[in-house]
Amino acid sequence: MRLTRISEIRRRELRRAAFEVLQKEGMAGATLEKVAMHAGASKGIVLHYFANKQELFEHAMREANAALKEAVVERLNRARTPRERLEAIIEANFEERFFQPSVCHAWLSLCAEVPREPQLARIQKVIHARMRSNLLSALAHLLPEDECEAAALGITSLIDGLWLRLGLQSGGLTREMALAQMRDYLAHRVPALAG
Amino acid sequence: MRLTRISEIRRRELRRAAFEVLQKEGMAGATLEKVAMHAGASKGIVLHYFANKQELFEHAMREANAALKEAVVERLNRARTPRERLEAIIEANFEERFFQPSVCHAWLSLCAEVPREPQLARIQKVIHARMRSNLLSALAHLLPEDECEAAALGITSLIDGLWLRLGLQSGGLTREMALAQMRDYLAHRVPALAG
DNA sequence: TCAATTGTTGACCCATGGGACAATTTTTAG
DNA sequence: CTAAAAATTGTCCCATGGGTCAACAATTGA
Repeated sequence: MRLTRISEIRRRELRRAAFEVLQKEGMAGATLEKVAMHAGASKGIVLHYFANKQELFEHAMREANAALKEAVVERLNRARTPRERLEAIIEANFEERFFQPSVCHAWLSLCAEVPREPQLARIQKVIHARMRSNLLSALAHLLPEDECEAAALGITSLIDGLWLRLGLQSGGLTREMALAQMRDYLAHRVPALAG
Repeated sequence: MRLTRISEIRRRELRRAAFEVLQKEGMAGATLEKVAMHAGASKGIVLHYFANKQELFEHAMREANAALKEAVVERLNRARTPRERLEAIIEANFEERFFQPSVCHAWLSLCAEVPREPQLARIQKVIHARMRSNLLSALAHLLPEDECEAAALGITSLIDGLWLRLGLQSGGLTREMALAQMRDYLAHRVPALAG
């Protein structure tokens, strides 16, 4: 029946604990002991389920990314028009549960490791590729073909920039301001949406 | 005469070494010994000139920021029109010597520490405030007053997003692509520049 | 029921790195 | 020229944290 059920539960708990500790402590401060304690377990158990620290945080990043992906998919499923698909992608990225300073801190810490951790780099690439593909499929119906790539890069970069700014807590950026900024961009860059 | 001349020279060497080590090793990997070695000195000397690791990297961030600021100022001094001022700000941020993956790595590592290092947070705030002020002073002549803030936030966020993307080396972003993206934004967002 | 598997713990090891410090050399100023 | 100040080094200390391991507990399935 349930193969390794406890094992899967434990692994999920630890991935989540890892991500949560990351939010407050950063990569260097996120020690195995803190993660274990945060999950209500002992340090030994962490290394029982994950080969090493890198692997643990790799899975933490995977899970956080999966949650974002699900949010996008769910909204995309409800979207009917290209315009709604575009809105779905953007609004998912700014959902309240994700667009939080502490969550951004964790992402920032992970991104900072990307240059030295090929596994994290791979995940990051997948994230960007999916975002690009989602955007292009919506933009294809709203813009001339030769403008889609530029607009897609503009949208992702803007999202990333706003996330970064939230993580740095510079200028008191709020969710509403970020969404307004995205709408401002679309209104000017994708004329088919205006009006 | 020269008060503590050697001291200033040494401090600059160490700040630069710190930033360079940061590019390759990240914050955790950038040990005092590596920084010292990179500067051709001993570990002891680092702690002779800087109270501790945080202070060293705080000064490294200050210096990197000062270089960027100088580049902006120099270009701004040559700019005659608001349009040229806008271009000056943007082009300085994408100068070849700055817009390098390794440089972005170092910035990313510093940004990731911002939430836990008030000193770094202060520097970051100054950077953003200066950028905003520079942009607003140029945009004031190109846009209706009630649109300036939005455009300024859009431009900085876009710049940050493109920098982040360069640091993550996702999608093979080049300097030219980044500049094209900025021009694309301005062309659509600031009609006074079109044509 | 009972072996085998799986989960869990805490103790231990050890490399690392930040930081203190005393000792030594070099520079500066009177 | 010389004493004070500054620069520099290498050594030492110690906390930390990643990772190993042996022992123990629980679960499972036959």
